[in-house]
Amino acid sequence: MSDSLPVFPDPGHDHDACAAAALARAEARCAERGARLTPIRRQVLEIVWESHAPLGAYDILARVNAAARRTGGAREKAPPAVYRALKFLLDHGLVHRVESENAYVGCGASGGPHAAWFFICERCKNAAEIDDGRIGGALRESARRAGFALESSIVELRGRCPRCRDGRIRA
Amino acid sequence: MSDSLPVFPDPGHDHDACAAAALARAEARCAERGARLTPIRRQVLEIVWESHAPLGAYDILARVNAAARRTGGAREKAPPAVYRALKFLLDHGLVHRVESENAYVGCGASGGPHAAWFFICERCKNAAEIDDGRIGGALRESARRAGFALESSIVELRGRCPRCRDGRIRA
DNA sequence: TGCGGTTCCGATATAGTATATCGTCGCCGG
DNA sequence: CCGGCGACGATATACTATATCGGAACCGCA
Repeated sequence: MSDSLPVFPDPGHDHDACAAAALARAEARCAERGARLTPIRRQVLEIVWESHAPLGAYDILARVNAAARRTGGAREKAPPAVYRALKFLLDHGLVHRVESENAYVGCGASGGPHAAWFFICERCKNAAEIDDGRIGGALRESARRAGFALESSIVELRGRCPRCRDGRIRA
Repeated sequence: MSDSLPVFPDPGHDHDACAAAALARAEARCAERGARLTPIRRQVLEIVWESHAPLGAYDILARVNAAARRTGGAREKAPPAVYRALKFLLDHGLVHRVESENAYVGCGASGGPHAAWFFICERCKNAAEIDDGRIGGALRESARRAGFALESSIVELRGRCPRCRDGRIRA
């Protein structure tokens, strides 16, 4: 609830560093928890962090297999390998699922478990986590008034990010 | 933005009347718009209104075909028939899609187009539309602060409805 | 009446997303 | 050594959704 800004990554940001930091956070969290960041799990996490746009499971699979073909003859992985890795990463809060796209994106937060709320740009496809206490407050208050025991919340706000909102030129 | 209560239907409510009212609203809206509520569209809408729990497209399809078998020999419908009907109903605001379940639920509102925000009970599976202006305010304000041009919003709050929250017995 | 456009629908094929199941391997504690 | 467990390979299948083409019904109009 720090209401931090900005939410969208700068287009010129050092994304390698951004991804490296995410991997380091993941290593740290797994170490804390005694969870094993195995090669396939780590590879899936790296692929998800190749950009800030959510990626589908089969896109991830294709990249895993493309990499395998490049580096030598390892047999192709099957879908369950990727889904198992994603489940692990989701369970440990290292990636989020974007429901409206059936896709997955790296979690940018270093803290513990938290709600996954996103802005999603329809043009550049990037997703940015929303860190705004007022949304949580409004949701909790609405649930309270309805007598609803809130367990988890999905918020996906679609539109145009600051860079894409001007110049309505199609992507 | 009327912040109306209650949101969850009373378990003992007259659901036939509830569904009939929804059908009447649909007829009226289609008449206004010069849109045709054809037999398959109407049937899909009726099926969606059989309960307040979101229903998957293939469940709808199965019910369409079960009804066809009961009433005589009409050939089975194929998936596109249902998806086309759902698209029509979605376009006219007569049903909503629940992204987190890949499922569809009747729209309970009589007004014009509006955001589809839901409470979804994990136990009884019912979905209830949220009508709370503060959520919209918080979302718009958050977008404004982020410089994000908001076009549509998905809010799906999962948990236990008032009836299911006590007695944590599994369904 | 006949034409031309539009909408709707049937039918088939295929794309895209996700999980069930079972067997094996390797690690670690006893 | 061995038993349990977690992770993974491999295969099959389930579930969700769309592309495409052709034909039928309907409508407005010459």
